[in-house]
Amino acid sequence: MAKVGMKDIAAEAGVSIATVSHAFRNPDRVSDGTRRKVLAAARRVGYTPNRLGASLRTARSGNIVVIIPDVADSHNARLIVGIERIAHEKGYSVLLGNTRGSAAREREFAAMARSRQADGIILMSHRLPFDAAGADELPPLVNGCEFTGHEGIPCVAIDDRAAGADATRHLLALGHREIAVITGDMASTSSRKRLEGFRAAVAEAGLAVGDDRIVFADYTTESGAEATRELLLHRDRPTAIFCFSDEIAIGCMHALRGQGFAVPRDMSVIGIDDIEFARYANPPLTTVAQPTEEIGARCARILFDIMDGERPGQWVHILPHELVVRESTAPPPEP
Amino acid sequence: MAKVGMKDIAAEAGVSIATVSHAFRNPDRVSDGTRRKVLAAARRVGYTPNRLGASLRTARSGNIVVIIPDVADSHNARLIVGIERIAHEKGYSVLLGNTRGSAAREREFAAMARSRQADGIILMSHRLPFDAAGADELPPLVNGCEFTGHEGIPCVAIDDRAAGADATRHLLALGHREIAVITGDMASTSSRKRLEGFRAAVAEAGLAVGDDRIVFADYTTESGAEATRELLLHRDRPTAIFCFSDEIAIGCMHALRGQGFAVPRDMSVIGIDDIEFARYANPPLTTVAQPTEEIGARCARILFDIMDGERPGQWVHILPHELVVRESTAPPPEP
DNA sequence: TTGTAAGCGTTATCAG
DNA sequence: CTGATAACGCTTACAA
Repeated sequence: MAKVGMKDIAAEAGVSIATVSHAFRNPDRVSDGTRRKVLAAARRVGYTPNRLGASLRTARSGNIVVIIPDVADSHNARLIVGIERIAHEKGYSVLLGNTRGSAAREREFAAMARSRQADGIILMSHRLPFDAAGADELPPLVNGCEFTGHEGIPCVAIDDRAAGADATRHLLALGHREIAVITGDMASTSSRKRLEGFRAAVAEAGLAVGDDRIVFADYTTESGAEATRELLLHRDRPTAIFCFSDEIAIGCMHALRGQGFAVPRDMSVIGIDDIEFARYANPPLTTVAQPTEEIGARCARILFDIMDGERPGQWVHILPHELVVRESTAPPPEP
Repeated sequence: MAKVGMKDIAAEAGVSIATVSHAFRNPDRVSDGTRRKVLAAARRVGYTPNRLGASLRTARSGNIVVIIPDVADSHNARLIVGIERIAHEKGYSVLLGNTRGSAAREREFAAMARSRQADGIILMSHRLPFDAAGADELPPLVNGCEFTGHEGIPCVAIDDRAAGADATRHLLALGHREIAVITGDMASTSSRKRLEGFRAAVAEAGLAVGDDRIVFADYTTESGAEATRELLLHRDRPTAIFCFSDEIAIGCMHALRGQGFAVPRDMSVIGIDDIEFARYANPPLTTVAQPTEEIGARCARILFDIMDGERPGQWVHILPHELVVRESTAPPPEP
């Protein structure tokens, strides 16, 4: 029982190979009897369609590729779950493009569209992985979370600027005046927007931030811990730390404990994302929640719309974020 | 610049299409000059090979599919990272088969091998997703973490029984006599083996465990929290809880705090996996570390060996686990 | 309603 | 060293 193809079932059923194909794809273009005959024969010979053949012919692979820095990151993983759910509904499979932040890998995975291994791309990066940015010659593409800022490429994300401002205002309302921030890579659009929001909120409160209050991490827990230790070296310490992701925040709280600071008594910490572990942290982490899985799902839906030939009505899709106050933030300690 | 194929570059270079193909795949079977000419022409016309065509012809898709319950689970995500790394090295792409534990989805994804969308399968499940288990007619397949227990299917995992025993002995050595366990689904082979190890270690210490000391979860954090609350309902409480995953353990510690228990003063907690957040937990979680990423990588290597026609030398590959003592375990409280 | 036949883009065999 | 040419398995006008 090596390879069974449509020809085998055609022979078995005593019909032409075209009829077999029709019986599967256009069931109503074939007589009821023949269809049953074909289906039965197919079962008898143990047929499984070879999708490569179909794909070659129809020029549709049935795959989409998601280009993302790190599947092991909680937020990213959740985006993927959202994407996968919709893709599965639509009968598509998802190819994993784990880039570890490498631009080269981003291009490599993006090339899968050109080479017909994928019909569309969901891009979780701030840069476009194409040499020629001829926007009209791009494959179906949607940009998630990280604006590339290219007109003509749909993007779905939260309003990062507002999210940054909201988190900051929460701290401000609590009475904090010395707020530090641990950002992600500044190449990241969302990091920059969050920082804008932070600055705006601080300015709005009539305060000033020294740039030594802003320290960099790369969205990982470990880097968050390191950045925190760096922050604590300064002579005048902040009373609150705004971390640009929950992973950073969890690393931050860990480092704080290591240096003998109690959260939130000695120092408040707030994150962004609302990953699952945020609520299980000790203390439970105050954060700005993103509808992560929904962002992924939305990306996928838009992508499929584009692949179906629809012209998207809008380029940027903003999903709602929400401040979730838990127990890692409190008023600053008495001086 | 619609579709450029080898025929276009053949025309441009003034050679036959066969020569073009050779220039790419068997560079030494073509004169140095022609090869350069072809390569130049290819660049000029903007050629990208269509892998569907090649795949159809060679009957190799260049993809492997990984069938896994939930990408958002930290341990699973890390397995995938390991797999992806090796696959990428080998020039393969990975298709994501997120099953949410559904046997139907497992079969669905496994079918991608039959339909030629994937050349091999990495299966993170305890059951075989095939109707006919004709072991000789199976596609290249390796089983990770969860023994299906089928002879002839390579499996890589830690020694779950020993891991379970080691964790238990750690608790025992600390002086605990009342140990509860929160297992994963008992359909899972690894859960069963860990439980075996637990029972063996307890028996070895001359103790007995009532079955009301064993409670079930599904490897998620939330279920770990629930299971813990259930456990605390009993009149005689344990002094230590052995959780069969770190996610469970983190949920457990959360629930414990919620009920006013301090870890490890009032109750010790130990997990399995050593996910990243284990060390960032408060208190840092004592756990039995799995070489998770390496397990994934090993699965992939074995799979590629099989796909290369090698007959695996052994069916079960045990990777070393290691007890990592952090701060969530301590001697039981004085009575 | 069913069959014939022409590809889809690539690889591989076999002559020149 | 190079070039016809026949597959690979399927879809799809078009014809019968």
